[in-house]
Amino acid sequence: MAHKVVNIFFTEWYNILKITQMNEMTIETLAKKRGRPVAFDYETALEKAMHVFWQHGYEGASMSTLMSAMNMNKASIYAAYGSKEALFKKALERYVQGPASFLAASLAQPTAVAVVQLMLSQAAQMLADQSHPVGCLVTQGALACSAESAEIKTLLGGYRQTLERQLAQRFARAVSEQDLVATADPVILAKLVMTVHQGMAVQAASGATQAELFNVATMATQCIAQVYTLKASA
Amino acid sequence: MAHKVVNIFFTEWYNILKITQMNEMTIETLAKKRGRPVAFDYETALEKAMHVFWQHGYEGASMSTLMSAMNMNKASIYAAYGSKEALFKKALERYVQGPASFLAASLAQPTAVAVVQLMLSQAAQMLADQSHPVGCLVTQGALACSAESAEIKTLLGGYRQTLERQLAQRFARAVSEQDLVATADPVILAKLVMTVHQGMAVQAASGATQAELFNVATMATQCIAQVYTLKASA
DNA sequence: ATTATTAAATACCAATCGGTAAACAAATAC
DNA sequence: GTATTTGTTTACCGATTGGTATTTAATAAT
Repeated sequence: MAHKVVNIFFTEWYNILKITQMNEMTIETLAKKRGRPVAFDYETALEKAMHVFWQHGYEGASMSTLMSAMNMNKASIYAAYGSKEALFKKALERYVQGPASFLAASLAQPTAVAVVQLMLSQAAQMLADQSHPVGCLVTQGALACSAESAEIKTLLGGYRQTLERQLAQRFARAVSEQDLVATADPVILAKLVMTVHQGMAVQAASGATQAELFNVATMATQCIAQVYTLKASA
Repeated sequence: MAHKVVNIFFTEWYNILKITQMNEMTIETLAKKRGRPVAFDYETALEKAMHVFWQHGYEGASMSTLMSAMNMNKASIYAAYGSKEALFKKALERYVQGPASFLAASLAQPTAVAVVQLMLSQAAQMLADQSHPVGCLVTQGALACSAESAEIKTLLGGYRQTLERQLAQRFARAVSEQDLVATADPVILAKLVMTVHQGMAVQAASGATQAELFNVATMATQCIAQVYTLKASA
C-alpha cells in the first residue's frame, strides 16, 4: 500500500518534471514509464522538422517530407506534437531561441552602431551557413504563406514586429545617450535595419555567399554609422 | 478559286499579325475567324493571372484560384496559355515590363544617387500600392518556390541577377565619372541596393504602408549619398 | 440546312494534401 | 502469465493538386 502510494507520487512527479522541461533521464531511474517506450528523440526530431520548415516554409513543408526528415511515422508525429501547426510553432520557438537568437542578443551591445554591426554581420554568417538551410525561417514563412493559414502569418508577423519595436527602443535610448545624432528617427532606423536583414534573407535564399552578405552588412553598417553617429567608431 | 486563295492568305496573315502582337481588330474586319469566337480577353485574363501569382507565388497559386480570378475554365486556360508554368512566364513578363518597369528605367538617371533615389522611392510607392497585390512578384516567387519547380526559380533568379549586374555597371560608370567616390565598390553597392529593395518587398508583404517604405527608402538613399557621393546632391 | 472549324464546359485522371481510426507491438504492473 | 498502458504502424478518409479527354456550343463556309 505504502509502496503504491510512493509509485503514484513518483509518476506524478515525473509528469510535472517533464512539463517543466527538466532532465528526464535522472527521473526515469526512479519512476519507469509503463507502456511501450518512445523510439525517437523528441528534440532531435524537432530539429529536423525545423530544418524542413526552414527550407520549404510552412505550407511548402509537406507531411511526407517531414516524415522522412524526422524519420517518424505520420501518426507518431501527430501523437507527439499535436498537428502540423503545433509542430511549426515548436520549430519556430526552437529557431528563435537557437539559430536566430543572435538578433535579440545584439540589442545588448553598448552602442547603436555595435548593435547594427553585430546584428547584420552575424546575420550574414548565419543566413548563408551551409550547415543548415539558407535564409531565414521567419522571412521564408512570411512570404510562403497563403491566407488560409492566417494564424501562422500572424505569429511570424508578431515576431518580426516585436524585434523591430525592441530595436527602435534601443535606438531611442541611443539618441538619449547621445550615441546617435538627435535627428536620427529611431523608428525609421529600426525599420531600415530590419529591411536590410530581411533583404539579406532573400539574398541568402537566392544563393548569396557568406562573403557577399558580409560585404553588404558591412557597407550598410558603415553608412548608418557615418551618418547617424556622433562619436567616431571603429 | 481566286477568292479562296485570297481568304487563305488573309487567314495566314492574320495569324502572323497575331503572333507579332499587332492590333487584331483592324484585321478581323478583313478575315473573320471561322470557329466559335473566344469568350475572354487574352490580356485582361493574363493581368488577373499576374495578380494571383503576385499574391500567392507560383506554387501557392492554385489552378482553381486562377480559374475564378481569370473567369475562365481550366481547360480554356490550358488551351490559351499552355500550362501553369507557361502562364506564369507570361505573367512574369507582363509584371517586369509593367508594374516593375521602373527598376530598369531608373538606371537612366544622370547620377548614381538619382538612380538609387528613384529606384527605392518608386519601389516604396509601388510595393505598397493597394490597387494591386502588395509586395514583389519576383521576390514572392523567389521564396515561395520549392525545389520541384526549379525552372521557375532559375527564371526569377536570373531576372534578379540581371538587374543587379546592370546596377553594378551603372555604379561603375558613376565611379569613372567621379559621380561616386573611387573607394565605392560598385558590385557591393549594387547588392546592397537590391537587398534593400527585396527587404522592402518583404516589408510590404507584411503590411508596411507606402509612407513607412518611403521613409526607409529615403533614409537608405541619404546614407548612401552622404557616404559615397563626391558632389553634394539634393 | 449541313458541314467544318474552333472554343467552352463537363467530367474525369492519378497523385498528393493534412489528418485519423484501427490494428499491432513492446514495455510495466499485477 | 495475464492485463494494462503506451507507442508505432498500416490503412484509410475526404479534399485538393495540376492536367486532359470528351462532349457540347457557337460560328463561318458550303
